Amino acid sequence: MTPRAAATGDKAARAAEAKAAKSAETKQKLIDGALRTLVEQGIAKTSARTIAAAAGVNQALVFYHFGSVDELLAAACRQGSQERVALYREQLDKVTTLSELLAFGREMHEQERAGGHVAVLAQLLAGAQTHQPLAPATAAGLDLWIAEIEKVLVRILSASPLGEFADPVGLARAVSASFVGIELYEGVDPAGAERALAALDQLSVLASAIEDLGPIAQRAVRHRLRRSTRK
Amino acid sequence: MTPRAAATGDKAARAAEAKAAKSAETKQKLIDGALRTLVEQGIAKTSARTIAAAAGVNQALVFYHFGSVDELLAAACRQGSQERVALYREQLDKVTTLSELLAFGREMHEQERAGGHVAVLAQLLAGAQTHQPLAPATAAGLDLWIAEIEKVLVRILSASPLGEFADPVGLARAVSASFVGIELYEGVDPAGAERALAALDQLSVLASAIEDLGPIAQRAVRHRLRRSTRK
DNA sequence: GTCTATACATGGATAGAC
DNA sequence: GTCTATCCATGTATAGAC
Repeated sequence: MTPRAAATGDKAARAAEAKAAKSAETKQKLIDGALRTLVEQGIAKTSARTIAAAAGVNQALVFYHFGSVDELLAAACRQGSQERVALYREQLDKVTTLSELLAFGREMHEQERAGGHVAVLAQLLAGAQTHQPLAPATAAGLDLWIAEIEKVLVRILSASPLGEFADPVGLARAVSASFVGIELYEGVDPAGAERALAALDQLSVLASAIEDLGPIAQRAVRHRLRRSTRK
Repeated sequence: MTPRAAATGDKAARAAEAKAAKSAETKQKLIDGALRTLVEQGIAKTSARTIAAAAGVNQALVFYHFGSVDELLAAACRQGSQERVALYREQLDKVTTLSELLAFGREMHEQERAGGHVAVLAQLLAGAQTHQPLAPATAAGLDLWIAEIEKVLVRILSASPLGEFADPVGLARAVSASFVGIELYEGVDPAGAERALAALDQLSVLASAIEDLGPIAQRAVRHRLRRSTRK
């Protein structure tokens, strides 16, 4: 009960409040339904009808509350991404080395995959390619992930000999997009995707080896890099 | 005209032959139409009707020639991937260094992107996630790309100090899937994708620097790598 | 705020004429 | 082989009852 309704004791105010609560509840059901439908049926079969069925509400409510299916999907994408990213933010803030990041990234990927959350972004990305209205919301959802990864990369790379040659802004985008791609690949060839992830794991060993190189070897690498980028 | 028809001079045989040619032509129109529809309208709007419209033939012919929309899409995926990969095979066979591969990969990506060919795989991958019948054909299409990239990686890595720590089979899969992911990202944020690709370009400089390291520094890196992988 | 009913478009698939 | 016609399911969107 809001202070206003309590203070006035106004019956009409309390009723309005109850309605607002009900409305928020239905909206939430629809958002959850939209997320579940995207994961379970894919963008191709995601419609007002299938979402409403998953949400357990009437199909007409999609249009009443969100105006269109697209806007419901946009809202779902926003909320879904925000929730997921918030879950990992704290842990990500503690990551300090490249190999830690890669290990954590793999764990995170596994969890998201299991929960079907990467799939939401993948399906929306596929849909947005040819359906402009979905693009801004999808980009925004992906950007939440990118921003987190970027923060970590900036922190890590500035302390590494690779720092002056790598662009954390671009790499964060490359990594995020790649994870979506690998998720999609996983859907058609799980064994192949497993092998791909294992190969990346192995590469991380290489990266951390460079990080831990002795000062002389590091200088050699750094020198070599400067020479190649200058020309 | 087949030898048989020519030899017999049989009118019925010639007629049958003409029909077969017409059939093949229509099938081809449908396959081309399917590819164009996937690119221009996405998996969500790809249907027997939209494909037939793009192909300029009647909608019922999808079912007559392919049995179902899924099977038409599978055929289109197969043929499309084969054609595209064949286009690059010769050039890929000439690639001998990691930086050459990365430069070529970027060029190839640009071309495929412009022609909308990566988009076909991306849309089918998205569709296959929740629609099993599409999965085998999609995986097969992607595998054609993977196989080419794998061949090149094997060749390159065996001649590099990284060779004994990197898995070309897994990396080929990771790279292929990542390209699809970046393609999808490009659809919702072209500037971000451009930045991502630029960052990867920069990383390639790093890789080639390691390849060109002097013998002493290389030994240090190699030694360091052995130590990290052993534990 | 929510539901039922309803309109109208699009999609999958088949039968039968040509 | 191809086309027209057709059936029926699904999808978007709105109007009006409760």
